[in-house]
Amino acid sequence: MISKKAKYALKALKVLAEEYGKGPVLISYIAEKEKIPKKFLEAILLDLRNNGVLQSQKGKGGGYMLRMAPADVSFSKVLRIIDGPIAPALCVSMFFYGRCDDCKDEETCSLRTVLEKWRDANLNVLDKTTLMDILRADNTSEKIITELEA
Amino acid sequence: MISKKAKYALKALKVLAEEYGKGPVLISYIAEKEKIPKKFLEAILLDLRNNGVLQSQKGKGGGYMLRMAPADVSFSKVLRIIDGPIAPALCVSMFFYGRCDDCKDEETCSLRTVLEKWRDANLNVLDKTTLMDILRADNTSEKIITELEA
DNA sequence: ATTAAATCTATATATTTAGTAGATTAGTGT
DNA sequence: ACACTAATCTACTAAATATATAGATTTAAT
Repeated sequence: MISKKAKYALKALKVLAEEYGKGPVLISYIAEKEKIPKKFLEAILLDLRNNGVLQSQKGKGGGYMLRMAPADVSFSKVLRIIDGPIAPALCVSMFFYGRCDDCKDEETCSLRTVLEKWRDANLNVLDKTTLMDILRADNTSEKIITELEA
Repeated sequence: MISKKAKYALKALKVLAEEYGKGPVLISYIAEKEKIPKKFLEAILLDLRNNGVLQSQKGKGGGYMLRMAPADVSFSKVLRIIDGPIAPALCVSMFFYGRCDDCKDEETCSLRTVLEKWRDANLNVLDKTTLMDILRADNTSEKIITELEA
């Protein structure tokens, strides 16, 4: 299961994607729009900034902005920053590789093959999905379009 | 990431799959073979028994046995018992469905579509993988075969 | 100078994870 | 019937993680 923090992060990024190219966006604006506790959101955005996804501006007229186009922010990138490894175990992680302390021998581990398959299935979805996709997938706008067509 | 408990469970089940049809297996035997803390393993096996995967016999000559063929014990079944939902969020879970308290409106949630895709990618691997697969995938026997062929 | 905004530091609480200890119950073989 | 063995149950504990909150500080614009 994805953490609440990660969901908050993705929702916040969606808002920033909507405002992409329109200048800095206030934390308070995002917090209110997505019902995220403001102080918690601060920490999340800071984390995303320190990892190169966002840029920030202090002082009056400041706020947060995407540092790259929505189509370049993949879910895997975001989830790695917020929740850590995407792989189901460290021993098959590409970005957080480490030995599993509960495994006597990595070469003979019976689970590795399955864990790798599982990891790849995840990556196949999460690498390809970007903020662009949740913009398009936003049901609110779909609904509006449907209503217009009706 | 999968919990240590879940890894223990899968490894223990692998042992039980190896001994399938040969009568009860001792907790101590499994614990030692897979280097799992015995008391912790007890709880895990009990949990699997209470959920219909294992059957147990008390007293002398007792132990644990698979209640079904290795090919019928899927990873998804095991992981649901030990770690809970496989889906990345409750709102897209098939076995543990629940509203996400951080979501104002399920219909307009921008993440749902992606979460569903992600869930399906997971299930596609985990439903199809069974204990039978980790028996075959066990590198120890592969190594032996390779050595024999060399 | 005043104001508005992000940033930093510290703290708090609840939940989950991983594990231990000891008593109890139920079967087996003698 | 009895001793033994193995699962089962109950109750803890420690450490890590998740989910926040409070308040002071820094930075920039007007």
